[in-house]
Amino acid sequence: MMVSTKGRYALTVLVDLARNSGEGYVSLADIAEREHLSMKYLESIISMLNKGGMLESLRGKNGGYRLAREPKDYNISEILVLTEGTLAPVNCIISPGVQCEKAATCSTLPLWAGLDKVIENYLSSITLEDILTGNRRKMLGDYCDSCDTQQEEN
Amino acid sequence: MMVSTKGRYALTVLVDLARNSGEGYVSLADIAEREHLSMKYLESIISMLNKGGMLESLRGKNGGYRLAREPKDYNISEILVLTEGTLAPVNCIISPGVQCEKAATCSTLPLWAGLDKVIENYLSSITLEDILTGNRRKMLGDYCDSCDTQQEEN
DNA sequence: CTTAATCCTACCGAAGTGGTAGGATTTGTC
DNA sequence: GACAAATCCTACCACTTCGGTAGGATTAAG
Repeated sequence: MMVSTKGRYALTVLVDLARNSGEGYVSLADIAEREHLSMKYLESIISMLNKGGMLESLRGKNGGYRLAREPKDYNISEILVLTEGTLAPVNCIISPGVQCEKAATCSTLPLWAGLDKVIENYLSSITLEDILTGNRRKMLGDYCDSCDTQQEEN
Repeated sequence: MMVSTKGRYALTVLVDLARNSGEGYVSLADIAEREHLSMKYLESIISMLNKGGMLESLRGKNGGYRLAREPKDYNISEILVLTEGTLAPVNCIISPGVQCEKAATCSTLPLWAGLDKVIENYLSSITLEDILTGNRRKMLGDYCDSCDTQQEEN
């Protein structure tokens, strides 16, 4: 059930771009240095974001990347889907009834469908802007109180 | 973000045991045949459930397995944790602050914590009994209507 | 003592993860 | 036009996990 580094780094890249864009294009080398990540590996990840239409790029000197939209117009679900492939916890969810002929009688399918829905609902409700502004109440829900105290523990 | 076959088969085994127990112990061979799964592979999975205290087993002839508790006293979260290891979508959630020294300033951590919470809340709210009885309203929430029609599509 | 069952350890091919390497291409600047 | 700095593209690779298989030791009922 882990989100791979592809998805996590993709999000990191977008957050970095949102914070450090402003004027022109931001180079991959700058992002990699700021985030302490391998530039070569980030290259393959940012390529997915670019092909998915989430970025605008400029080649050549002074080139780089920038966000194609405003931070509030990216939701986390689409970012992770682009890099992870799918967020469905089991294959049979992706297109129900197609892959598994036992779908009609499968007693566990509603559970996986419900889990998928819960994950999708949550991730599509959070935007890149929520992350930038640290909207803990939205991300952590009613449990925000216990999370505020966490910072003091260490 | 996929649940592996370990977790899925574990759930299948528990559902099968709940449905086909009644009197004594149920042999692994019977479960494997009913569920059309490899007995040898199921062996390693059921071993985890057994060591985790979810089953009672009897060796020797007429031996097998049976549930250690009532179906309503198993929640799906604990079943998956036992077989999958953890349900956390990223490592830094498992024991916050310990693994990643950047936790205090990590802007994406609240997102992963929120996702973890949403998954955990959902899966721990569903019991084995809900699956047995096909409690679609609980598993699928308010979307149950659209899911009822799904059966007619194919 | 045979048979049917769990238990235990080891192995194994295939796929996915997390990168690295090297070069081709494009673009701004001198 | 040359050079430098950047994206783009393809291939490779070590490691781990996934999804099993194989073979035998142990236990218990008849």
